[in-house]
Amino acid sequence: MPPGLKDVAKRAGVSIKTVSNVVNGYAHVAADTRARVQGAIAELGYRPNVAARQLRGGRSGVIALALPDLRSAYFAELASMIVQAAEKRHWTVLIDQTGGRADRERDLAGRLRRHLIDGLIFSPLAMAAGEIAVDVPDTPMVLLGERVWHGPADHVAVDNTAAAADATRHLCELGRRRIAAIGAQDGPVAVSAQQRLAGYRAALEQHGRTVDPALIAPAAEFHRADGAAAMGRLLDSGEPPDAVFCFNDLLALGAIRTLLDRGYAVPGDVAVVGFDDIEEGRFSTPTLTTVSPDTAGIARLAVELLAERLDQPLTGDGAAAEPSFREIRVEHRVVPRESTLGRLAARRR
Amino acid sequence: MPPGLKDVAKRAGVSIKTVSNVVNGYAHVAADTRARVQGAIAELGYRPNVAARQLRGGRSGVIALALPDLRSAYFAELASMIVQAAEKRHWTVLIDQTGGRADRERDLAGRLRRHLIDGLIFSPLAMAAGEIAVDVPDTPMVLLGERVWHGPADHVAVDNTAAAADATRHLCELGRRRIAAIGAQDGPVAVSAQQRLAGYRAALEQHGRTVDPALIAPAAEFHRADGAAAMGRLLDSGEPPDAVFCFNDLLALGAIRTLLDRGYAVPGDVAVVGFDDIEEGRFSTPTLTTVSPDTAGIARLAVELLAERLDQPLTGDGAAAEPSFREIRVEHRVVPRESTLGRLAARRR
DNA sequence: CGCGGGCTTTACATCGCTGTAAAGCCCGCG
DNA sequence: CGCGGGCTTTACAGCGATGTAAAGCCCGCG
Repeated sequence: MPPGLKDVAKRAGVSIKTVSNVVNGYAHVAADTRARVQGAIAELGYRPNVAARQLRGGRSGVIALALPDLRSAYFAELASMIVQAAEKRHWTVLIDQTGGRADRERDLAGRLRRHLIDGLIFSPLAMAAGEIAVDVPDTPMVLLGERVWHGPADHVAVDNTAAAADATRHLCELGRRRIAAIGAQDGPVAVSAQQRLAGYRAALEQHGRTVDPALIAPAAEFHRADGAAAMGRLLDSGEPPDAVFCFNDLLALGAIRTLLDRGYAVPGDVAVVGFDDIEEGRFSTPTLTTVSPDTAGIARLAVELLAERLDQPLTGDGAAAEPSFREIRVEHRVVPRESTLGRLAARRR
Repeated sequence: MPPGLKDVAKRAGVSIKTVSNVVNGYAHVAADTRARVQGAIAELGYRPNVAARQLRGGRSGVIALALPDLRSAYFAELASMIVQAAEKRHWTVLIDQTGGRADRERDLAGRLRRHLIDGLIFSPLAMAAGEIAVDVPDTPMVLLGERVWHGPADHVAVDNTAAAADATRHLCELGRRRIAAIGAQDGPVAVSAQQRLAGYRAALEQHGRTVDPALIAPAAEFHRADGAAAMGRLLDSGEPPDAVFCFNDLLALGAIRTLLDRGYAVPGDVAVVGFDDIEEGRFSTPTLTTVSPDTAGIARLAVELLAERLDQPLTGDGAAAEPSFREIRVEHRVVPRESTLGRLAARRR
């Protein structure tokens, strides 16, 4: 049984409250008392009990990060950065994979956040984020991704539409004529996919191209296998494209694999652009041109916003000052690499 | 404020203990009482407070998973599988990145596990695992990786030496003569690297080859960039190898990138084998021959072993029955792909 | 009708910690 | 010497849940 305040108090010959005061940095503690208590703490190796603190009504120092799948490199990188950002505030991050399943997203919500968690950073996929708020109206939440829902949460996201347009424009400017898109998704929840599609459309129209529905390939999920399959379908159905904008890097890498398997040159025959700038794309063959969102910025901002909400005691009252929830856009840029420029051009950089 | 037992009790017209009994499935509760309580629970949306349960001395239902870096695909995949395995037991997994830094590994140990965590699955990198046990002797722990330390913990690992030997043998059997290794590491903590190196050596000697120290390239970390740099050094220094065994897939992918950049054909000029079988290697160009450990098995076994320890009340007494800690080896196999067989051979499969 | 005994239900203390309120202490000033 | 007031320290309650022990209740049997 680990030592508690009581043990420390006995050892130092003071009351438990005094020990508590020392632990929490209360100002009016006599210097010698403080020293004695700290000595006892060190000797016994006392550590505050998180559960008790939490129960008492305070903070647990644990925030949750809910995201669809750690196996996607982008989410892994994002998680990694959020953990780092949280570390600076001495927060521990509880990572939970929702698998994109709505039931799991909801369950997670109810079970943990309610009591154990000070706040939540949530990267929803399947779930209309609104559902989550119903369960736990009091837990501060930051949503990553497009603002699909106007509830009480801050949002941090890249401008998907603009970014997708930039990527598509890059292909246009390279003189590509038949530019395909991989990653279209239906349904009210696939907001990111739809905005990337909208950006793709907008850029094409801006360049005076018509949007050919045959060049828009759906993808059930955003993994390599989906990209590979979608690319296969594009190649099988009529005239092949000479460029593809994939809605994330994994789709792009899968697509490239199919292209090379079938004897197409990348970017000679087909140029490929991805989205996310995962590390893999910097080492793949060819290296992958991609849209690089400021993921570090997303992580930092998400943690900062959460910290602000936690600092505000709580809104509480009723209808008085309705809290304003911010929507923050982070930067993005297109990073040209071999999959659109070819080897020499990319190396020259 | 979320409802507690008290609220449910009032609503159902019973005592809080009865509600508690219903929640915990205590047998001797009258059917109608049970129904009434369950009704109240449903109406109020009651959820047990994890912190209070934990405080009371019970379990929190949270286990920690400590690993070096989520950005490495292997760890991400491992984490993902452990989360899934834990889910079946209704456990929540708190993932913490140690970054391989010993101080962080130790800090994590003290701060959380002591109170909030029922058990720990630990994949140590920098830290001699023994240090961790000093802090928290009571928390059940399962270590992933080679048994570097004979303390109170179960171990689950692949047989690194045998697996590395198999990989090297695969290259020998393809007729390669100058087989290099990338990923050597010094120091008492780099146990995996050393065992993989030992397996490499053993296989070469078994095939009557001499081990050329010039063909053994160290790597500070196991990322793509390290593999790329190490490959560069191998190529720069004298006669290039005609095969490379890399101690993980990321090193291998980095090495391949360097080879292709410099105009070497893979596997034509140099065959490459990795270790881990991350998904990326199934889609890279060329696809990557690799050692595939039974990662799903590792995840499942780790959770099972932890569960067993948690079921045993506690060892407690003293010197009586010294608990036996198991060391479990999971399967592995070499998966030949294009980076050693070339395209046609791989496709034929 | 009384009583033992099983089935249900309940009161209470307790886990570790912290907010509140108040008690002790010490000082200087009138 | 007495008292106000600031600095330190303390007692106590209570966060939510559960183990313990005991109290009710109802039954059948003698």
